[in-house]
Amino acid sequence: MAAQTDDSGPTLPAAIESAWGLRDRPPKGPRPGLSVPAIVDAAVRVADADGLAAVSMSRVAKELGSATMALYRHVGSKDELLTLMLDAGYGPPPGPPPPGTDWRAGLTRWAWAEHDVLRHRTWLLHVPITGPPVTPHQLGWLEDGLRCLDGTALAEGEKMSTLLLVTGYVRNEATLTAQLAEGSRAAGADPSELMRSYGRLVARLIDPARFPALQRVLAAGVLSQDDDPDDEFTFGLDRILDGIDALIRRRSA
Amino acid sequence: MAAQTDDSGPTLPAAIESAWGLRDRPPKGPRPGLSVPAIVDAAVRVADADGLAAVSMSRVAKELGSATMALYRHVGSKDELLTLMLDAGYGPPPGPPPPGTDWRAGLTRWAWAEHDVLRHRTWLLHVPITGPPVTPHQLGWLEDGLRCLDGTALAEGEKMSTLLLVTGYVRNEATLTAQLAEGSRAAGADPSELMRSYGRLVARLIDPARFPALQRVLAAGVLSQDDDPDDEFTFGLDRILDGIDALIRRRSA
DNA sequence: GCTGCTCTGCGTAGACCATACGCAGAACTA
DNA sequence: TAGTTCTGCGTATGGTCTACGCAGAGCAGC
Repeated sequence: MAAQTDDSGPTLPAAIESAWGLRDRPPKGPRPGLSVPAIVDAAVRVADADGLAAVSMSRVAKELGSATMALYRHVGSKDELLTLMLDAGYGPPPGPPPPGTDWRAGLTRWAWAEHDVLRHRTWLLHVPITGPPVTPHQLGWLEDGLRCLDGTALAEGEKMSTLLLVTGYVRNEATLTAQLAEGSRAAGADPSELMRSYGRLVARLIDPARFPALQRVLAAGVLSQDDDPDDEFTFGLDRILDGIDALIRRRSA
Repeated sequence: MAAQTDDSGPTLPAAIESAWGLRDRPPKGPRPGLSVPAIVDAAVRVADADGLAAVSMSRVAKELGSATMALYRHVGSKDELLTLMLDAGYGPPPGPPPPGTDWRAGLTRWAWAEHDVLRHRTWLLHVPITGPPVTPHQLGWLEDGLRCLDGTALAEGEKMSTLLLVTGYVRNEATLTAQLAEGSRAAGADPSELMRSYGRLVARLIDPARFPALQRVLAAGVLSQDDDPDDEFTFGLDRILDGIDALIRRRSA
């Protein structure tokens, strides 16, 4: 029992250890024609072009001009490849906040940086997360977020919870926006038109007696007017930061 | 262009229309041995027992004692079945807030109700969302959430954004908790032990010079002490509701 | 009661997918 | 030059969803 949890922590897959620069190539044997970074790059290229669903081992191998099974020499499983794709897809963190930035401006910048990455690479949202972050870039993002909260009165655990809250919000908002965009691409209409027709559909389905509040929202034209998705993002982010601000003030007092 | 978006809105899959009670069974032909609710129930049973990954068309058919392809008479695709499973899995909404409840208590109850559902049926988190909610229970949850905000000074659109914010938070928090639980089940250790060994792993990987803030968090023992997951949930929820409270006060003033 | 239409159930088969296993040969060490 | 070790890859297995088409059940009209 608990066999894998000695003082070195849980065993890390070989490909991820190599991402940290540990791992010495044995001097024997033929030169590898493939490498972990090359495989991950190819997989990212496929995902950028045709989405995460198009990323199969054979497709990635084809992209590299090699055979399917050759990949398994460098990557333990498809899940492992996906973890590495997540790291590569996020890319390097946005950097620590410029000196003199207050925590709110810093976190806003941090959140927008993740927002921009996710808007550009929506497939990142579809990578199934299997555990806490262990790859270099992922932990780099965490570090840069924590630095924004340096000097606030929050406890260390509260800083962590705060970042979890913000990044969760960003991911969630990006997911909703991406779904809308994907749906509109599938239907061949632009997003605001799709939203309007969704409003009409709901209005047709619901019984006003059982759904009065929803009815009122529809009547107010909430789904009919097009609003800038960036405004929606800003709304939620400001609410969350207001909530954190309240906590910081309380802790400072 | 925009062919599917006439005044009836986008075309709704047949199985979902039947969930709204529209759809008259044609009087001809043999009695169907299967029905949409029976199929969805069987699929939910499989997911409850063995997780969403175990839900294949053949497995659901086996559960019903019928052939795989028989299901496709009632359900257009697996995605459609998943949408119906989502609706059935959430179940009926928690009901409108009791009279005299203020908005904050109401939303707290609403959020905890979703939290409880997701803790009980973690597979709901793995159902890929393909668009805005169109099923009866889903819209029922939305309705009950909106009623909590009746009487506040928020605009209708702000109410909607608020609910999106809260439900997104609940889903995100549930996802993280479920991942931790799943990982600990796989490793054979309890969650807090897994968290501790994760902390040791990160401490081993990072260079303190490049990750000072992260180092400090680890040194403070953030990942070493076990904290009640419910407390973590409450922390984030309270921050969000504080932020909404600030907005409501501003609107009321 | 008989004919014919329509709808149900299901069998077959195709196109994918991840990956376990084992062999041929390349490149380095001694 | 001999031995070792690692790379690349071919084959094969068992799983997935679902397109297509056939047999037969039940009801409408005559």
